[in-house]
Amino acid sequence: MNQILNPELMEEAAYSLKAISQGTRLCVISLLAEQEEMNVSQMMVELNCEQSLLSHHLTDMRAKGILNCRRDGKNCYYSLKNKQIVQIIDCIRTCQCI
Amino acid sequence: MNQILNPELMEEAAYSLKAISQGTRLCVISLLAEQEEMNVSQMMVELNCEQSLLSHHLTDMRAKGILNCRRDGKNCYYSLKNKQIVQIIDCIRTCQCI
DNA sequence: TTTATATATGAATATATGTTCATATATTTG
DNA sequence: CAAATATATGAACATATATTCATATATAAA
Repeated sequence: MNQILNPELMEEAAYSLKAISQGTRLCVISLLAEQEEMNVSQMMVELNCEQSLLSHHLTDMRAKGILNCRRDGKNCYYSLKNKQIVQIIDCIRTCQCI
Repeated sequence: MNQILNPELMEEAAYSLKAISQGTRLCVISLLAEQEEMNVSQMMVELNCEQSLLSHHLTDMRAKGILNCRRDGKNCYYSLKNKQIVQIIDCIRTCQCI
């Protein structure tokens, strides 16, 4: 049977998609596509995003399996759990342009 | 300069992603990936979704540029504005499995 | 062992999204 | 034209998501 129409699979996909469907979150993914890992302070500067707000986004994306986190001293370094997630951004942009 | 980190582009991408980040909506996309176009009554059956709720989803996805609509008599036939959008589902599923 | 730095957390709030219900509109058929 | 069918719309409500602010925790440095 057609797996792609399985409602449970679609719910799971929706769960992951919701975790990245926000401007700042997509910027985080873009950053981490360019640079393997980055700590929160660096991201705050790059994204011009307030500490607490960024932290909430990162914590949630981590909880939902999008990001990994590694602590090194005072800093926390985030990275993409799966680099292929970047393709989604390209895909959406392609779809919008055609 | 790096286009992919452009915050405005990311906001646009987020706007489109939000329009599809929901179980029923992903099911609609899957259906229309298999079958070029389908009317609302057919979809109600396939997706086991209540008329008004499905209509709200379809109307919104259309307003946000995901779907096309064509009326033929009493029926409205919906189709994907851009078939490549289906790749997003595959991409998310791939990302989850690895 | 106090102070500074980096990050996380929780509560409060604002805003957006999903759902239901009642009703409207468009089209066809008798 | 009245009735039936297909679909859309709007208001009300429930729930989820995003944001802010104050504060907690972890680590390092003085």
